[in-house]
Amino acid sequence: MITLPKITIFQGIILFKDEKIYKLCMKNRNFAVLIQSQKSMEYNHKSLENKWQKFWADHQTFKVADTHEKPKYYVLDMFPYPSGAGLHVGHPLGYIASDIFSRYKRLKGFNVLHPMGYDSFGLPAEQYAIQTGQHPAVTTEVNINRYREQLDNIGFSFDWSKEVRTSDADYYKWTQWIFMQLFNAWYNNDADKAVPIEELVKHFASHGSAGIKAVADEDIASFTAAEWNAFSEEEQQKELLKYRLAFLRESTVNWCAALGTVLANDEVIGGVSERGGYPVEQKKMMQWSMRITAYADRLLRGLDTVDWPEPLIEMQRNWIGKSVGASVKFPVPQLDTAIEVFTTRVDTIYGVSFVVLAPEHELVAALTTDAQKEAVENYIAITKKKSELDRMADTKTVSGAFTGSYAKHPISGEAIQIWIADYVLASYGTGAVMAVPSGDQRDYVFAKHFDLPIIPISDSQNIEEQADGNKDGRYINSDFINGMTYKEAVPALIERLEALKLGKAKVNFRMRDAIFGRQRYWGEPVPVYFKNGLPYLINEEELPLLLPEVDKYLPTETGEPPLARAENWKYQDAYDYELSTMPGWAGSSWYWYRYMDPQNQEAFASKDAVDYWKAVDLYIGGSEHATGHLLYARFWNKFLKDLGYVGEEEPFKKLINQGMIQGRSNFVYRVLDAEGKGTNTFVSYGLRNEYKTMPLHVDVNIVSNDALDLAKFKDFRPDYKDAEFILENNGKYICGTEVEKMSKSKFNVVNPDDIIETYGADTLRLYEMFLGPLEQAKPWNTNGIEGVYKFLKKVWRLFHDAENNFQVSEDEPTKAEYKALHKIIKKAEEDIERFSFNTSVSAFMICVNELTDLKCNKRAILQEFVKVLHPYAPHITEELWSLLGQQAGQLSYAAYPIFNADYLVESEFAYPVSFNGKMKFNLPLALDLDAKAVEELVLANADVQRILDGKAIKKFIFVKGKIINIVA
RNA sequence: GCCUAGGUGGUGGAACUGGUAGACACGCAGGACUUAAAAUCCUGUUCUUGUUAAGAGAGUGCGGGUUCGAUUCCCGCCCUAGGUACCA
Repeated sequence: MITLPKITIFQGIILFKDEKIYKLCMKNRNFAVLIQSQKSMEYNHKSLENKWQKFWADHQTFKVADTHEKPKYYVLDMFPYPSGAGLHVGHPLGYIASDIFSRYKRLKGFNVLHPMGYDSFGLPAEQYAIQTGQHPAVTTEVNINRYREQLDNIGFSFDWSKEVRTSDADYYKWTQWIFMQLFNAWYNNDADKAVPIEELVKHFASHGSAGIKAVADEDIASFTAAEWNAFSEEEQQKELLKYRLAFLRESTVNWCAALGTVLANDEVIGGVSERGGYPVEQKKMMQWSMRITAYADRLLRGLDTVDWPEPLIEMQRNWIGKSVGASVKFPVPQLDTAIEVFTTRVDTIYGVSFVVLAPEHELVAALTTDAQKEAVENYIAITKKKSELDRMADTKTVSGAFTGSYAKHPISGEAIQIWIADYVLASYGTGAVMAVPSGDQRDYVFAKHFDLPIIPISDSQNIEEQADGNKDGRYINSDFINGMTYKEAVPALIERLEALKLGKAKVNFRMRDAIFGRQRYWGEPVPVYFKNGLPYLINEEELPLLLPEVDKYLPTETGEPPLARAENWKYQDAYDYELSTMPGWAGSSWYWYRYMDPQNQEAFASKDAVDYWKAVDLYIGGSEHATGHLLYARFWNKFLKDLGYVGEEEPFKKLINQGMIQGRSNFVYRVLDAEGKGTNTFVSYGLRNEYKTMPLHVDVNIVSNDALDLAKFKDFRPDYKDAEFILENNGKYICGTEVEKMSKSKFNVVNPDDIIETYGADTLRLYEMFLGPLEQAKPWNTNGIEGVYKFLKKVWRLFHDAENNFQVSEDEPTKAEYKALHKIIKKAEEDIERFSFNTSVSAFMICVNELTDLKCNKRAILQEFVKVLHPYAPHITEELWSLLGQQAGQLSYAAYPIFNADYLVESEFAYPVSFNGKMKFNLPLALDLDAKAVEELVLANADVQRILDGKAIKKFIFVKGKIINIVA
């Protein structure tokens, strides 16, 4: 601890008594900062921001009113998962944007709902619990408190009385309740919506299975009413399970026997588990699933009605992957069955030279001949070790095995070889494809590799080098469709296949039903128990089904999920509960409704609240959720609408994707000695090629503008204590950089707290917006933050004299001053409406530079300017607003200034420029002339005549009626 | 592999619908004020060439194309990021 030597501060200037003290100050930067804050009488962000954050909290400034007088506006953020690393600078990017928009909408007179909460169930807390034995609820609580503190420091206008946490029993009670509704519903294709299962039961009892058009499992039975009524309870339940929207189905998972658990693809790296490096294999398991495919078409159609970024819509479209084609059966007489395939190119059916099954296909074992048994089994064993992602990514290696069996071509009856190969995925379509090497490149490569026939089927095909799938020619080698075009052939073939009962037109979706069960602890328990091996819902009054206590958060020795460890955990002390929990997306698939009415004990939200707030008007979040959360949420919303609980078909009207903020890692270069061992000398980036070096991550927090703080570096790690440096010519140590994901291990996590400490929340808010377009992914750097901080100081000085006394003039503003003001009103409003916050911040800077140049301190200007800036920098503007004598804390609800175009009219005529024999003219901005008038003006201009020099004008080119080009 | 997006000075980025590329800001260089530092202010700053200057040439990942005119539109390629179904 250094004692502060006596210094004198005079008009903000520190007077040092002697050189010794000055040198001491310069040596120790913290000390210098201390002095700086002492003398900084001008813009003191710290006290000012504390003051207003406290004021807003004390006065509940942002508690949303129950008034229905104002129009409503619902601004939603994707709520965070409270991770142990705390909030990093990437999180607030979207929150700042939504806060700016919320504050803007309040100024515009809207009743704004802007809530925040936590998606607090998740894997990391469970991993941490496994390592430390701490209950995930405890660590989650700690993390949430830290998040809250960090969020509060940024000055958001959240209504915290609306907070939700998905891991609260009060909340997940309703997640479980929605699961029950899904279990109790089926999808009626006639009504094109979900309806209660009782209606199906009634229908079965009176009419049997006839006349039911449902989205259901493939293997549903046909029965009469009498048969249904004769079914045992068990048989009935088994049949109903095939219809329910939440149902049990066998699906493939990454099974790690050593860990006794299922792993996410993410947790599997190169065929082994990320933790421990144990082998992982594909295994089938009975799992809860959600029949999201029932909604495939509606999810697709809904995309036409929402105001979302086009790329995101495209991603969802492709994910759903609707394709129109045909299903075709290739009979396998020896097994008295058929291989069903889906194809979008039924017209190529005469080009089929073999059939390929996924290695997991159920018929593989039966089809494999004794001669081929070893080859097939080996192949299957290899495939089991590959994840689906690996299989899709690797298209270079051609692999497969012949089963030894043949199928019959459905029309020609020819014998066709049956192969297995891992390029066919069990989860897509029927898990089998008809291979047409002449028309499909993957089939072509496969046929070449295994020397299978390649049959040309069109007179326009060129298959010398590769497959040719064009649809332009007429068919050859194709029996009765020879000579036909594509358009003629498809219906003719479908008709023939239908007649043979070996095929039909079919729509297929790429999207699969969503697996809903997780073999984890830290999630919502599924409110189901088992009786005679069949699932039943618990009583609704018994909700919530609480997550039981367990001794360890690991699977049992027998590979059962952690919930199996709970003691005496039985329904009515008799029946086993479901042991898997719900996936992360369950809680986030409906949370925006809970915000409307978070305390409600009778319903997930009151009808009144749902009717008033309706859909989310603006939703801001990352595009990484494009095909996960955003699809599941739409699915649950549609389901809730079908049952009449909510009114909107689409939950999120407008959506903005904020880009991910990546880490910008810094490196130092350790010089290596002759043996390649690390020395204690570090060479600067620019000189590193003169030495043998090893790059090492260095904490970005001790680097500024890529220059390393040498003193802090020595303290960074004990072994750097005696580090020596080879510096650049300017005496600095410059670090290398790389863009990587933000992570603790790369020392590139930047925490907003430090920035707020040094520069304040308003600077952070402005800077995050200034960094670049909201939607663009970008690496974090603080290189430009000084400029934003300077801007705020300039704003402060507009209102203060040299002695830092508040002072504004009551005089009437000049024309130039009004012009500066109205320019920013117009620009800021335009930018905010199109979410171009970065250009807006630049415009604010230009405006303040103009006002400073004009030495403008007129109240009439500044009071309006404060309102326009307020959404971006709420603290400083609240302070200035109250200094202006306005009611404290009411700036958020003041009326947004109205732009007046009169102030922007320019009088001077623009100048002509000559270049490359062409001319360009800038005409007055707000002149609003039509093309003809502009033409006359231009021709009357002496400069134009001079440049034309007697030449005739060939063409006028008008752009926005403002700028033209003349071709002479 | 497939789907989606991006690539512009030393750096972040601007250019909104095809119309003066580099606004605004950082950094850097020089200057003013100061015994000095900080703060503040002023000037310059795409690159190459040119003694300064005037000027000339090149230039928005690479190669082509459309157009009077292309960072913007089209075709092909390279690189980077996100997603790819149990991370959230």
